[in-house]
Amino acid sequence: MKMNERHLMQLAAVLDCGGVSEGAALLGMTQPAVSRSLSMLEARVGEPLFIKGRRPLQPTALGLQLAIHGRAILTASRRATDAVQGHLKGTSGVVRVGGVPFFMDALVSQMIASFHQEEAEITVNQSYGNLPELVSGLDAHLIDLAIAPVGTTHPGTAYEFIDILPGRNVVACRTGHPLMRRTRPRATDLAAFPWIAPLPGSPLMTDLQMILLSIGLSELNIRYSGGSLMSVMNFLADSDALAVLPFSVVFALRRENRVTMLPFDIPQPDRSLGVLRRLDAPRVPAADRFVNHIIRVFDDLKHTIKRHENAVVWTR
Amino acid sequence: MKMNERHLMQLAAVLDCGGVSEGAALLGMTQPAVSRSLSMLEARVGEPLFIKGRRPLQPTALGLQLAIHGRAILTASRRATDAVQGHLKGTSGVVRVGGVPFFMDALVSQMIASFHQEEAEITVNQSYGNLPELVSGLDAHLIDLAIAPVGTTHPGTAYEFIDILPGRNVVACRTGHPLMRRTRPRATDLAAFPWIAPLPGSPLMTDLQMILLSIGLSELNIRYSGGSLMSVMNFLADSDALAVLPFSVVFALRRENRVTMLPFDIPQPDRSLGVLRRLDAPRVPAADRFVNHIIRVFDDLKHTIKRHENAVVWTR
DNA sequence: TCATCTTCATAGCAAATTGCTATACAAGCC
DNA sequence: GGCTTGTATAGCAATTTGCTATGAAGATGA
Repeated sequence: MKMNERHLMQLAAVLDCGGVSEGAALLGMTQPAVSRSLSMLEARVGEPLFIKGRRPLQPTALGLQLAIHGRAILTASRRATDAVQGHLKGTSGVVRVGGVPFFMDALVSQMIASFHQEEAEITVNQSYGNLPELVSGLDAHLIDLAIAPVGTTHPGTAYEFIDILPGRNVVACRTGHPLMRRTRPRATDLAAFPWIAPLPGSPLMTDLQMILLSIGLSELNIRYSGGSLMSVMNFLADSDALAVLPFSVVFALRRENRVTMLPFDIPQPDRSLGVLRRLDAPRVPAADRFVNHIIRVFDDLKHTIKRHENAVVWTR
Repeated sequence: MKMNERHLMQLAAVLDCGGVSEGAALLGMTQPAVSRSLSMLEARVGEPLFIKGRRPLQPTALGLQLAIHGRAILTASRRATDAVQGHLKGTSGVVRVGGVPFFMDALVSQMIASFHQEEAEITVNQSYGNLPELVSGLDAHLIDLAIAPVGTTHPGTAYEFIDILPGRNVVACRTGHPLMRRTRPRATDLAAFPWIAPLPGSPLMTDLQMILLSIGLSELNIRYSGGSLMSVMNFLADSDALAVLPFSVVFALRRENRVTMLPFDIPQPDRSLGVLRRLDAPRVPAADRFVNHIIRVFDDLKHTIKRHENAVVWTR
């Protein structure tokens, strides 16, 4: 007893409007077309859907029941068109964004929040990973975009990379750390304190190796590893340990006044944080909007950083 | 951006089955038919719904979204066919039954409960009324059937009346009523006690008039009126008042052992309780099933009453 | 790396459906 | 009864649907 979904919708429209002509008008059709649809539906069902010979058109129990389902179809259809409209305009949909953990936690999560203020209809799905995982996530279309530091090993021409922040690491420590009393701490001073290792696979790990090399040490006194940014921050704030962190991450967390950075120059990675996308990925306007938002906010961040540094220089 | 609901359903089926061929099979169609539907949908939307050149067919974000709505349509459609199947078999649907208050409360409500044990899918909508209201309810198709006592004034040939229980009234009183001590109370005895008047419009009201006439009294000492059966029972049980009630109602309530009937003969109405339906009403199989159930249970009730009376005769 | 297999896309055709206009019909209303 | 309103039917053109046959392209395995 499979019946035509279009007919069910028309039935619902007719019952909602209280007449064949009105229902037809609602659907942008003519009365005879709808009338015939109803006849066909009745013929298929084999039972009357309307009580014959009654002017304010009156449905039978079955007609009423079927109209319920017709209404469901009607609303689903309307929602589908809404979804397409929203998708085309980018005002609704889902954005799946992957990123390296520390940046996601310190910066992007807040940006997602501010994005949601503007675009309440868009759902953002966040996931974590380092560059290789993110790239394969893009390849498998598991994520729409990745926010990651990308350096000399650009993943390839199949990808678009939008640079949003030059890589810049600092040695972070708690506010009031013993080394902060010195105007210029030396390499040997740094080696005297315990260190926090970055997450395995993180580019910060190679950065840390480079730092070791540059200050002529074979190994550091690693006392903590594997923590998320929040864990690292907690550890850092409650100990004299040191950690290599992106400058922007430390900057973003300056309000909390728990960690700061040592005035110690370390070799900088040839890397930039940016948005990575597959060029051949299907267009997701919601993702476009999200990327635009991210770029805009990062741009603001750059200016804030600049103003902040100028201010610091002046007050020195 | 109105799109074809059938296409949306096919999209949903394809994504659920993980392939065009499988989805087509699920819908009982061929692969090319579905394939073309998807192409047409894509063309209408203007955006890809699938990621090209990828063998385990992978939908885009938009494809996924639209499939959700397609699924909704699919389930609504399935439910519609279920509704028709259920309607035809009478195993689902709604039965709207109207009836005179006392019978509904004392007998039919229990029967509806037992009916629901057998036919869990059928919803029963109960309403109250006396014969004129019930008939106009049938005329306006507000109820599918009426359970009411019908006498000489049969409503007409447009209706079907199924007799289920001959009318038989008794004078009811509480158990332990003073009059129960007498083997044969007399009319003047009855007049000495307060009476409960039936609901206005109830056939019991005319019955009461007839009783008055037969015992040669001009009026009774009416002390309570307008109550539902439960109220009447409560009043009856807690007072020495008398009431005219259908025998079957008193019989049905014998378990509670709160009221009984006086061994006093009263004129019986030329009336029968039965099921009244419009002949031209649309067929509602669920209602048929309900009526069958009612008839069956009332038949059982008749036999029970007979056995009970025989037993009473024996033990006397 | 090539042959093979599976799965999707396209072409072409017959049949069904859809939508329209014009018109007949039926129920309510004076 | 006659009028008004709203529904059903007829007939026709255009579109859509579904099919079979076949081509194309990613996946698979030696």
